[in-house]
Amino acid sequence: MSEYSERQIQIISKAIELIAEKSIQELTIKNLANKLGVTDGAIYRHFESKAAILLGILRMFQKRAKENMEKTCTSDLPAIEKIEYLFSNNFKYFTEFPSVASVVFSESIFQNDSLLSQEVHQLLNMQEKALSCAILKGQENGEICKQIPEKELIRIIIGSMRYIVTKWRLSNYGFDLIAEGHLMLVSLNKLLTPVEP
Amino acid sequence: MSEYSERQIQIISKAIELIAEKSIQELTIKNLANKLGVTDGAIYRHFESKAAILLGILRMFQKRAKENMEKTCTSDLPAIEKIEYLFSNNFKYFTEFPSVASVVFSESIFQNDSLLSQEVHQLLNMQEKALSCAILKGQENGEICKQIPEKELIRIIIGSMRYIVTKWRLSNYGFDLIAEGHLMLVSLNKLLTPVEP
Amino acid sequence: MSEYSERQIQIISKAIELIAEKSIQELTIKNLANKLGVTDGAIYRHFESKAAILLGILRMFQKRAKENMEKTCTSDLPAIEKIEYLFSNNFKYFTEFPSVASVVFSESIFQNDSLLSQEVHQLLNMQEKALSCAILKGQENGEICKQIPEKELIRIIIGSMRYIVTKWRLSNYGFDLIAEGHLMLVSLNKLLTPVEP
Amino acid sequence: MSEYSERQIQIISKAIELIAEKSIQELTIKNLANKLGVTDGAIYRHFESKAAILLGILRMFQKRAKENMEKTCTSDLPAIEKIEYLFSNNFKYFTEFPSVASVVFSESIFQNDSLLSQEVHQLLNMQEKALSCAILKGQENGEICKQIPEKELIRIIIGSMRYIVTKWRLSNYGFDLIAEGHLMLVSLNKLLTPVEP
DNA sequence: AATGAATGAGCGTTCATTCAT
DNA sequence: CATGAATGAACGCTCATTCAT
Repeated sequence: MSEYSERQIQIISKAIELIAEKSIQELTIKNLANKLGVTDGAIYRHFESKAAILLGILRMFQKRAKENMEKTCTSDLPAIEKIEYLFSNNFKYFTEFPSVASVVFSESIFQNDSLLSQEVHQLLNMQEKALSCAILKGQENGEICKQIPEKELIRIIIGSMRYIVTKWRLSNYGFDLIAEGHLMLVSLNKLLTPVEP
Repeated sequence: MSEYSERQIQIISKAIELIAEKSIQELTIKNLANKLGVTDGAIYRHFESKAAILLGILRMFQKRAKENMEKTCTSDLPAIEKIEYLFSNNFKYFTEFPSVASVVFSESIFQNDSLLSQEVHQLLNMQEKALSCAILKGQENGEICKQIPEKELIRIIIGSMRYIVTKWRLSNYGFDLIAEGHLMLVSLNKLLTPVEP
Repeated sequence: MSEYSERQIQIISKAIELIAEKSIQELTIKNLANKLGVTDGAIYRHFESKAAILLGILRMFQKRAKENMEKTCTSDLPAIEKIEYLFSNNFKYFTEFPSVASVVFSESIFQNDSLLSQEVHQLLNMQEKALSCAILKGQENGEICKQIPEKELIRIIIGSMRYIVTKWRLSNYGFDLIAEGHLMLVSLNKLLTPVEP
Repeated sequence: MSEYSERQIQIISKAIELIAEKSIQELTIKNLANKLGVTDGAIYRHFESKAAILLGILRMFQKRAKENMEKTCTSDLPAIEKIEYLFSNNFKYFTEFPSVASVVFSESIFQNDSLLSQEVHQLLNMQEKALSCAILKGQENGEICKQIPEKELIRIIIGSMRYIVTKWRLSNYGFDLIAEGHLMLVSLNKLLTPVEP
């Protein structure tokens, strides 16, 4: 749908860099223009507002996440592996672009902008839906225990995954997100696997 | 320790109200002063900076959370109930003062203020420690399964709890946090209880 | 004339201390009240404005300077010694209360307050008059050369003295004002003494 | 080196005007913006802070003073004339832009800003150095008496010159600075010339 | 005599945005 | 397509001063 021009993608990339280097509060039009080597006004040739740039970051992540979800969901992998893929992909992305995590986790900052907060919302919903599809199938074929309602399982899994990212961000990216995420999934796996009688 | 005067508590309360009604971005000194029916400067008789007010909100929650944790940890309740108490109390508090959740979950906004972010950090650590004490005892006397390392269990539980609060906030407080939180804990309980052979 | 109560003198003293420790910009009513161990409002029992306090500092110095001038001028000392006394006394005072020098040399800060700037003006005039009396007598009885008009001599002497104080202040009171001042006077003395044919 | 754009020079000029008309305390960003016919923020396109504007005033004077000093010092003029040039130039500049004198003599106001106070400091040092070079040569070839150490001579001359400027400022520019300055130098000249035996 | 609360005017500064060139 | 100048609204904060208690 909403395609971005080359220049727009450059701007989004620099915005991501800027947030990564400093913080999301440092993402001002002026700082961004400096980083791009142009003046403030120039940016408005390509984006109609600052919010549109943030939206761009969100949408780029969203696009990738969507592709990943679709590929994973339509695959024939066992449920557990699907779940693993669903998150490991995000962890990889966040490790490469930590600031994207800042943006994706910035619900509180976007509260004022309905478009942005809606987008974050949607992202979460997509994730829940993808997870749901994996869990339901897993429960059907006995890979995942049935005693816990699917809705709760989703919350447990996403909650755990998000919390790892939060801790990682608060630790200033001080540990290996991919590795710790994997460990977490292994543990979750143990909990979710039905007990052999 | 750091006691607050009556007026300071009034200001903190109004700040909480203001955040609840609008958003944390609306918490400006001017808005707060208006809400209090005074002029900007008057606030600075009682707090030396805006950050100090935010800190006040945090500390009020912290104080209550600490008391709750201590009471719960030193009790003789079964581990599962301890965990339940640990969180149900927060859910009650958030339900009463939803904006406190906004502040407590505002890590990203505080990134710039070391004192504030440190305080949020500390809050999380306290919570982890309290949970840890409950889990370890629970694992000792067989209430909680030992196959998952305690560290992972903590992440799963806190992550799940935080995610419920996040969803609740994003839904504009559209569901009963206490009830849903309870359900979540019941599910977690099932997962954590060791399987009878 | 304008007598100061004991409490007023206390306040003036603390104001002097405050300026000495920090700078004249740090002399705010709040800071001063803190130093006195009272609240802001209390100060207004004793002074009707902040300017009145500054005026107090000026007047205290003025009073002492006046006494010194009168004593010196009416004495029978040789002109050169009179000049020496005129300034060495100030140097001693400044060494004891460096911040008084800050205030006495704050013409630029007082520009807005006519009463204060007038007071500084008057101080300078008094000094010129005292010096004038010494010089004229000195020229009469051949102690001081007559080839330079008295007015110029005054400017040279006061200018030199003031410049030493300025350098002393800019050096953060890094040298012995009394000693350097004395040396300066010795040199001036050499210049002013008429040449023996 | 640090060049100023045309607009920056306009702003500096208006700042100088503003100080001249009112006082240095009236130099606020708002007042300056009004005088320029723009809004506050516009100024920050051209200067990053108010201090930078003050620095601009200082540097403009400094630049001119430096050129004057260099030209004078490297010339073959007799020492006395060198000294005359050194100061008459400043007197001319101050007469044209009286407020520059306000700024150059504002050590006390700049006490808080290390960059500014350092700049004023440096200005004084430059002046002393230039004077020193003239005096030393003058003493060598017998133009200036040797009985007074160079350091004291510097203090006497600069002190006298500064005092004239101070009196001129306090008199609200009520006399001809250039003429009085010249007279002063003539008198100093008489004092400094060695006596023919 | 002092407190504690508040006022009101002001200050330097930031920032998303607009627009003529 | 970009620049450079400007806007306007906001923001956190300071400070001399007032006044009821």
